[in-house]
Amino acid sequence: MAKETQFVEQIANIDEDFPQWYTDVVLKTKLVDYGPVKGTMVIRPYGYAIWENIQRELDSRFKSRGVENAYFPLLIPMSYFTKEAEHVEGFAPEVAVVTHAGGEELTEPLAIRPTSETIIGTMMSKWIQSYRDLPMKVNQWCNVMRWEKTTRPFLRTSEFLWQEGHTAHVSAEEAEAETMAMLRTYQEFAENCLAIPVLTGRKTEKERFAGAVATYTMEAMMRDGKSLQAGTSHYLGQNFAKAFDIKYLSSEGSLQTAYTTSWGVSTRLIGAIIMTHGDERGLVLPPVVAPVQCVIVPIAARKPGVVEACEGLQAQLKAAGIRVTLDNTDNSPGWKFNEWEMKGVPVRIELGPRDIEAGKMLCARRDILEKTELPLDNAVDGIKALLADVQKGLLEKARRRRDEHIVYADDMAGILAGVEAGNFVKAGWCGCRACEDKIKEETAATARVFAEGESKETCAVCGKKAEHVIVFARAY
RNA sequence: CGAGGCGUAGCGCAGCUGGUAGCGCGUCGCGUUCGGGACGCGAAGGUCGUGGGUUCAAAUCCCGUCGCCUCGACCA
Repeated sequence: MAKETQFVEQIANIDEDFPQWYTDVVLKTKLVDYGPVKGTMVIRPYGYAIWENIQRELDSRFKSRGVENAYFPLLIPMSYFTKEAEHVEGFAPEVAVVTHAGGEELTEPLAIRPTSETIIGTMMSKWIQSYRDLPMKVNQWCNVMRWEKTTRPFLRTSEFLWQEGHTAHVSAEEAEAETMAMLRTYQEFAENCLAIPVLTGRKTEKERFAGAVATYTMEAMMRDGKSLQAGTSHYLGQNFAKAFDIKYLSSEGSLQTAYTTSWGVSTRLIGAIIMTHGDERGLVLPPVVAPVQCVIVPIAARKPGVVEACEGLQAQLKAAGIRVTLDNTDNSPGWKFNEWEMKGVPVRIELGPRDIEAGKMLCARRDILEKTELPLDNAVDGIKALLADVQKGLLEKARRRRDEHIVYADDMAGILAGVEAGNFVKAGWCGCRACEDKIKEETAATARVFAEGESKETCAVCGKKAEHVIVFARAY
């Protein structure tokens, strides 16, 4: 018991010190290490495996929407950025620039991409000649660099991995539809694969992507009530198409300017998983993206037949496509239980002489920490059902918690009290920047997303007629 | 960049009324164990962030400097 307590103390208390808990989980479960350059992280195999699963799930969704993968250069001439005025202004403070190469100062500095609208826009202008070339939909998986002042593993790092999709269309309607379709794809993915419920909708002007006409977001609530922007989809209108000369001949033979979109999610999603599902024992991973879905822990491994039974079970589960690990190490079972729980493995099977004799296996769920006995002779179906149950349970639990933490407010005091209690606060807003700024100043909460389809009489700040209802929250 | 805090073994920490470095966990070896971090014995591992000063003597006192963390500011 003393040991048990000690283990818990290794990871900070989740309720008392959430930031420290998060850092502990990320480092001690071997997801990442800090990199040598401030704000960078080394993603370890266990952490990267989550990313690979995210990639697999997203790629299949992109492909079904006609999006193809491609790759564009890391270095972008600085002059490309200056072509779209708002874009360069928005990104300039956080762009890292290469000034020297080959032992000489470069005639033109090169930006390390913070995002690739400029280079992809340049290429699209060459690739697109005719309306027959549209729509064009490309995506790239890559790293980007943004020199942020403060950083936190996964949530905000100087360098991070992401996917950025870029599309070009013949009309505003089609581009807007694409923007919304990708937002819905992200939402479906977040809920079904990551078990993270999200609020989706438009961002305010203040929070809009530099150079976009409109930015749409999905916002997820972390366990401490703060919001995390988990993905964005931008409608770029003709802003980039004009700046980069993306033109095509229409079916009527006239030269037209295309409409473009861009959308992306990043390794920040891994941070979202940790902060949404994690508990005092460490990680809790949704089965769809868990590197290890099921771990088999042999009990009394020296007794005859135990190792063989475990290996047989492993082979059976593996053949059924379940990501299964057999923990053959000579640690004690209790040690293994804690270790794999900390690492968030959704289902653990304990298999010992008693179970083998009875033709059963003891299965422990990570999400609700309950053990159930299942028959060994139908292990695949039993485990698959259990995994599906965990996946479903995680989403429901997260959704319940989030819904319980959405409140309404009519004035500044209400917003302040709401966000301090760890809530998303819905409040009326007149639409002016001054009121939005004032809320941030006095409550540290920002406008996360428009609450579509809801209405309020008055603005919570100035008392004038409310044009919109906004979800306010403190954010990562 | 502002305000606080912290740098001592891989990790977490103690030592700070100056006297030449210790604990827990982890690691390695041997043995006994194995249904919730099991136990015994043995071993390896540290120029105390760094530079200077005071002193016979500095992890400890003084000054500088670097790095990290939290909260602000900043953040498609």
